[in-house]
Amino acid sequence: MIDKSIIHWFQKDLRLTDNPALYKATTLGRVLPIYILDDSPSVRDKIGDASRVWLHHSLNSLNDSLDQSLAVFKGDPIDILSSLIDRHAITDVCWNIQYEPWCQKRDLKIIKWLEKKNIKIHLFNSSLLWQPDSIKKKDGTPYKVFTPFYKRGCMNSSIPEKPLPTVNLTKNLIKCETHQGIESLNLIPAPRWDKMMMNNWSVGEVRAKRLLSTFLKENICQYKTGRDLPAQLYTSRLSPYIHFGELSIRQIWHAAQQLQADSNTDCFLSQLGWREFSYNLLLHNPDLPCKNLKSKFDLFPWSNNQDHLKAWQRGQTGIPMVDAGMRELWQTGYMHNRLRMIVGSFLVKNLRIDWRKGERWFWDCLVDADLANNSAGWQWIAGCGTDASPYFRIFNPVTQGKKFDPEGQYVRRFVPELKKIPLKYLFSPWEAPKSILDHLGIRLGENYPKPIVDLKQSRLEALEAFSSLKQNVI
DNA sequence: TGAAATGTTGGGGCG
DNA sequence: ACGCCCCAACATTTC
Repeated sequence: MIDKSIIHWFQKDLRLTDNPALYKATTLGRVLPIYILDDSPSVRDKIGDASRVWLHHSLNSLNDSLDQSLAVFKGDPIDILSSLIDRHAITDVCWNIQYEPWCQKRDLKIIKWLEKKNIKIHLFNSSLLWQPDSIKKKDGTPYKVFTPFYKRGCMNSSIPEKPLPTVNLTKNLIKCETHQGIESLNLIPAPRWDKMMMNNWSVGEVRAKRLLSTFLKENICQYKTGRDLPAQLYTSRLSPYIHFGELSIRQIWHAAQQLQADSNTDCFLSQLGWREFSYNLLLHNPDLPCKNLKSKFDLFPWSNNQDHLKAWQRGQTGIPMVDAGMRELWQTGYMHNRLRMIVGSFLVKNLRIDWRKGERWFWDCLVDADLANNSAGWQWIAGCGTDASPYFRIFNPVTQGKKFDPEGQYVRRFVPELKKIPLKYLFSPWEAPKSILDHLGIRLGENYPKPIVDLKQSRLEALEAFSSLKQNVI
């Protein structure tokens, strides 16, 4: 029955290697590969601006490896599937499951509808190492703390499945003449701020594989301590590839497993565990992106200072370490993990701005914006998540800079205004003697901002606000 | 996957 | 030789 016509619906699995749904499709017949951009305004299906740029390039790259046969559409999936099924006499539809709550809801509807039309459906988990509902405590409830989740839950569970081979589709592709083309998705912004950003990246499955192998060969050996140094390249920077599925999480897991097991490898693997944990949290708490997991934070007296929010977003807070992180985000669509914690702590604690405003900004600016990771990360840093950093764990961006950017390379790269200032004052230029600043032509408040808040004062105010919260609840 | 305040200890300078 | 002070270095507690 090689003449059957099968749809593979690409979602966040933009790859040909280890793609279970696509693999299944090729075993069933000829394959019509499609992608649907659903821009309708329900919950959170509208992806952020930076991610849209990435998606554009990723789809192009996928289309190239599909011999220009990727059929691309915009609109309601049911309408689109419906007309494709009729036009091409489709018998089966395959896709890999996404675990975002709005996707799950959407899929239920689509599955019901396909079943009614007598279309066979083939669904696979390929975005998580473990089936998310399989990791439970002994009493059957989901884990709320990372360490036992990972150590007991994941590590005692079955070994993640081995990656599947790359599919060979060249002779089995169905060309669809009616699709709209990638350009029609309008993923590229005007004006073209995306070009600068994308200079930092090379998108696509082939390049992703190369990056993975370089990372495993050269950088993972210093991962455990190196990953905290934002000036160095010891992190994998694979997050956007993972998000869009240009690499499968199993490929990464098994490739890393093949290395000699040591504390660096273990530390890297446990980061993949954090991702699993975030998805589990999201699955069991569909409100994770918008609701405090600890509800006593619902009464927290957040600040509405728009000037502060704007200064944070633009990297103009006058705190060099914070500004460096925010500018890295703005310029590259990415931020080193250490900085995500530092700027998050600063927004939520020193500025006392609602973590959801930070989450929104990251969502728009990150090329790796991922609903589960982003929401879980913000709840963690804000202290309102289940397994959260306590609210009183307030990062001091000066101390953090001295510790993790000891030579100042990272701050100097993104805050060139302070390029020449001695290391001693790089992280706190307001403490520099006037003579030094004068000599270097640095005029605080003119060509680099004065700090928008006093670190010590705002820290105390944050602690104060937090303790008032405790009293309110009791 | 903090930081600051507070407590403790031990060595050296010095009367 | 001794007690005293100072303070760095480290440990513990608190937010």
